[in-house]
Amino acid sequence: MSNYKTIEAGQLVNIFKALANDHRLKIYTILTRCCTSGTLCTSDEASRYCVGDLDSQLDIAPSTLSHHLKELHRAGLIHMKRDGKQVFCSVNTEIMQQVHTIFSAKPVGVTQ
Amino acid sequence: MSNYKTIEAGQLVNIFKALANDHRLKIYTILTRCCTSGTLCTSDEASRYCVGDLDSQLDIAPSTLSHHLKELHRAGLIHMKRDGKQVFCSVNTEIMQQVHTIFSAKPVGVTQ
DNA sequence: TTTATAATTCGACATATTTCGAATTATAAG
DNA sequence: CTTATAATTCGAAATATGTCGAATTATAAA
Repeated sequence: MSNYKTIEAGQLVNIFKALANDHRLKIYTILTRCCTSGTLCTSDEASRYCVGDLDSQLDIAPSTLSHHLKELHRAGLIHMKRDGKQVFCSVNTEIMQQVHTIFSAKPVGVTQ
Repeated sequence: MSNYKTIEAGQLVNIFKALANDHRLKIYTILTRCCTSGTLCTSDEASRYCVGDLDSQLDIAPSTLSHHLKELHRAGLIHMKRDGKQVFCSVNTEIMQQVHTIFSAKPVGVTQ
C-alpha cells in the first residue's frame, strides 16, 4: 500500500545476521567511516578498501575474511568490484538508508 | 569527545545478534507495532504483550520463547516486567533511538 | 493448603557458524 | 610462458545457537 521503499522481512534478518559478528561489524564500520571526524563529507563518497587493506586491520586468515565479505555482500550491505588484481569494497548506502528507516518509525517499515 | 549518546561496539554486536533470528525479529516487530496502521500514536506509548500472547503468535515451545525473550532482554532491546502471573514485554525505545542514529550518519556513532 | 496457570531453567540433541590451511582461480609483471 | 600477488573455494574441526520436553519457580484462585 505504501509507496516508499521497504525491506522484506527475510532480507532484514539476513542484514542483522551479517552484522551479528565482531569481525563483520568491524569491516562494516571501517567501510562506513568515509572521512576523518570533524571534516565534511557528502553521502555518496563512501570509502573504498581493497580486501588486503581490510585484512591488515583484522587479524584473521585471508580465507576467513573472504568468507565474511561474501556474507556482507550476500546481505546487500556492501559492494564489491574487481580492479586488476584487487577487489574493492564499499558500503551500499541505499541499504543503510532503509535500515535507518526501520529504526525510525512505528509501525516499522517491514513487509511480512 | 562528542557529547551525544553512543553505543559501545560490544553492545551493538549483541543487538544485531539478538535481531539475527526469524523468531526474535518477529517478536521485536510485534512489540514495535504499537498502533494500527493509519492511526496516530505517540512515541512513548509502546505496546505491552504478555509472554503467552506472544507465544500464541509464534509456533514455538514456551521454553524456546522464554529463551528468545531473554536474549532480546540481555541485548537491551526490550523491557520485561512481571505483573501477577504474567510477564509483560515492551520495546526499549531508547535503544531503538540509538540504533537509528548509527545508521543515519557517517562516521558512525560507535565507540571502539 | 491445594490446585491451576504462567513462565523459566535445565539438559540433551540437532543444526549452523566460524575458522583455518591447502589448493585453486584471476590478474599483472618479468 | 613463467612467476608473483591478490583473493576465493573447499573440506575439516571447533564452537555457538536453536529447539524441545521435563522439572521447577512464581503467583493467584478455590
